Amino acid sequence: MQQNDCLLSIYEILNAHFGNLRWWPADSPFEVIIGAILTQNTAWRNVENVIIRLKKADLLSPEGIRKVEDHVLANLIKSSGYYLIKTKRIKSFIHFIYEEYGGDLDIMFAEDLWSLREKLLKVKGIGEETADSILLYAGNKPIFVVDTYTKRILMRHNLIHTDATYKEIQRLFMNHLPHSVPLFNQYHALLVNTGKNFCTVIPQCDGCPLHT
DNA sequence: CACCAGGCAAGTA
DNA sequence: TACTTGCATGGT
Repeated sequence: MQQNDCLLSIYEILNAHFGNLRWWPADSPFEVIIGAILTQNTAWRNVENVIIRLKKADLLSPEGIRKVEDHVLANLIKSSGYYLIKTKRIKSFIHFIYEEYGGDLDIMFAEDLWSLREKLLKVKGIGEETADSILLYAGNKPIFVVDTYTKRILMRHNLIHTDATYKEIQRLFMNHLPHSVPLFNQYHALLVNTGKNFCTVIPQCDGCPLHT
């Protein structure tokens, strides 16, 4: 089976099973970005309450975060874990957008996809997955997000080797699928959802411990 | 009680 | 370059 057929088959199976997952759950691009940083190696359920808390404090805007003091922000996001380092990461991103774009996300997202990606990666606290999540889910850019579930699922299906890099995995998807924002959006969401649930929805991996 | 969760950067050799 | 460690709370 060709890799592109395989990737499309997996998508069709998962999509039929789970339906439209409607990612990313957020009211604004800025909320997506804050959520992307807060959910790093953290269960999403621990992030949800923090998002609500930030919204009530009227802090889900570049200006709001820019003005709030570190210890206040740290206290608000505490229950999402890694709260001291995440405070620094959020603040370093805010510093970046004010320095480069006057705090205007529309100006940031007007920039070329791959050059913006390079700039995001230079911000301390934004790695490849967070950068791509921001680009896809906040900026509606056609880029594929790779996470630990993605790698694990592809490894179980012998579509990649164990030491495949982030870039290689991303290229596998982007070389064999149409560069469609809705497709990339839903596909990554389906892979994460699969990792959180069970492997039996994929016939080829019948019985394999996909979620371990 | 142990283990995991929608990573990342800094330190070491 | 390749490998290890710290970061931290909350649910199962």
